[in-house]
Amino acid sequence: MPSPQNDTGRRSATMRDVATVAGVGLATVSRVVNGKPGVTPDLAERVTRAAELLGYRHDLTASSLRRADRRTHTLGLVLEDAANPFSAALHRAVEDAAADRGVLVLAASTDEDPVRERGLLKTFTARRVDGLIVVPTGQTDTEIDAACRGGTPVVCVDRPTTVPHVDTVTVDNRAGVRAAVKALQAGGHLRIAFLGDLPAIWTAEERYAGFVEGLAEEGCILHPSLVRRGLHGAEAAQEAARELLALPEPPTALVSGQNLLTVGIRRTLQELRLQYHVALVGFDDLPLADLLEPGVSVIAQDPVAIGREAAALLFDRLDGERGPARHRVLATRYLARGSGELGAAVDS
Amino acid sequence: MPSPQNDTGRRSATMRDVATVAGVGLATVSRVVNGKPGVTPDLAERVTRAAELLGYRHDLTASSLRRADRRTHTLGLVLEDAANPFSAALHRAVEDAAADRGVLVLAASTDEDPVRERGLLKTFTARRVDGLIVVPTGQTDTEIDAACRGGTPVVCVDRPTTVPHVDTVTVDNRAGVRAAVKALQAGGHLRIAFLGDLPAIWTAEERYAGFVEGLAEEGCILHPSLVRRGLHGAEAAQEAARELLALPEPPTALVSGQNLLTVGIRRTLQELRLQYHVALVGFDDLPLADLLEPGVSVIAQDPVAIGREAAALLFDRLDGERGPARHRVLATRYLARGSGELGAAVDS
DNA sequence: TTGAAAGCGTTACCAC
DNA sequence: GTGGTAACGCTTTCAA
Repeated sequence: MPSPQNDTGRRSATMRDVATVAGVGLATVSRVVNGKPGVTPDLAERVTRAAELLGYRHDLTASSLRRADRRTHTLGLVLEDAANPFSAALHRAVEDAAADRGVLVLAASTDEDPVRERGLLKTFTARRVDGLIVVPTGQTDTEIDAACRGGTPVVCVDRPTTVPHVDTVTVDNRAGVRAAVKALQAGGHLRIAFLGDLPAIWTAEERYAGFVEGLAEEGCILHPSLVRRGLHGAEAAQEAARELLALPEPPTALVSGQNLLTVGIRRTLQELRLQYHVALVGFDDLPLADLLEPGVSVIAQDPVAIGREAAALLFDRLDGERGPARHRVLATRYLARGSGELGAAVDS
Repeated sequence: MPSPQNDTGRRSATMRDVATVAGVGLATVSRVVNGKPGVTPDLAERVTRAAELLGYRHDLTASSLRRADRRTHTLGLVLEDAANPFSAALHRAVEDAAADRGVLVLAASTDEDPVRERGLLKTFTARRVDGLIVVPTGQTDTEIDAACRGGTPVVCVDRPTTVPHVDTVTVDNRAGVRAAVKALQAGGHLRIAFLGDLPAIWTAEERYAGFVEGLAEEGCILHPSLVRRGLHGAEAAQEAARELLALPEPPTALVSGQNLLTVGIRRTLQELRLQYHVALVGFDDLPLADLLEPGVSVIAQDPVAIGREAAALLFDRLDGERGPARHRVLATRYLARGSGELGAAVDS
């Protein structure tokens, strides 16, 4: 007696089975299943009925293997961390753009590990995704190049790549931080600290560069003791902020180079009840940032726009665009919510 | 002159090509590519070299078509909204569990639309995903059933399903809300309002049921005018909260049935400067909720544990488990952060 | 309009 | 060990 259901062992019906039962040719079944015109309603009906009877399920993997365009209607999305709100928003934007074209999204996280990224790029291309949208760690150029040469178009997002002919969508990180630093200086701040992510991450470097530029343009001093780079995750930032604020001459303003770092820094500020006394500006927006008191001022990016643009560039390539690489640079927007507008405390 | 690269038109090398160049049989190439033992080092070397020379890329779609187990090493994840932090955390947990087994995740969002969900389930099974993890809208039981019968194991998450033989991972929503309501009553609250999501969503119903039960167990009155259901999204909740607080006899405590609703409600409270005067408890945690002042007390779920458990159940099925459906019910945890601990204001 | 047959790139089987 | 060959489920071509 066979098991009642969920019987993985039982081979499900194929087109040939349907053809046999319906008493028609295999090609006719294919035509009906794909909704192609030019099949007599009578036959179509018989095919549909037979398919239903047998519980036929179309096999898209076999289909795309044989199809002329070889499209899998699948797209690979390589993120830093799918759980990060920035990544999640980006993912959703890409998914929506893809859904409009009947394309599904394979998403995966690298956690900034080049080894993991290389593996992902390799399996994605082996699965014959139609295209790739990648937030590159920066150490995988040869793999990205290989994908391109193999015929899988790639769009890099959030960070550029040295691989030629690859479209990119980035944000003007420098300009964003520069403007924020100037605003802080206008508020009277002389001792501004910077807390940044791992220097291996391109955006972390750019944001730091923006910080340095911003200070320089106003002829201000860069205090090396007020710079903490190489911080990854909220806890690291929390600790670093504690150290900075315990200095004999602590900073009066803090600039954070990443959303998780901002969270950690703010946590320290509230621990020390300094959230109204030390200014804070973070890069990248956070949900609920506007409801904190004072609100967290941020240099906001638009992950939805980034994702939408990346998908547009990719689909454009899939539609045959052969031109040189296009590099979209999106602007940031400063959201003044209070924490960045705190003046330099004069009281010791 | 052919275009320099990214030439999608140029057919990439196949195993047969590699075999020809290496001067070996097709089967040997397959063995080398799959790392099977029993190939002379010399031949293996020749194959590897030829593959490199031709820029050969293994085609996993063709591979899984021919393979005995027919596995695609792909798993479908149907979420409500990939951008929601709960979904994002769940997604990441599933991704990690899948990655341990060399499985990739196809993720998509339904936005609570049964039509969209049906479409997704259909394409996912057509793509022959090895299994499905679904947050069901609740109107797609026949489609889920079809997937199971077709041999694609399904695990429902966050919400149950009426389909037999489907494993589920849910949370004890009722108990969570019940306990929160009791705590509010212990704090002296007599007028407690409930704001809930669309009644079509199972969790929304359960949480409301928990609210009703909690009130009843203490012999308290359920004020119909203090119940607002069918709210979807932060804006709707924000508006509903405004209305509730404008009542002649406003509530002294608010219970929110969903994370986005909690955000909207809290926004209204801060608009009206009532965040210290009207208690608030939300279902599901929010990033930064602990940094608001007062902190937002929540009935927290553990999306990572839910995702991990769902993946475990699914892979168990893929490993051949044939037993009856298993229904895991995870507990919630109340996180007291302040907003739920505000006493009932005595001043009018 | 319909169907037979070839073939997509791979793995499995069986002789050598 | 190795290689020829059939077959996975489907689309496409071509002749009827």
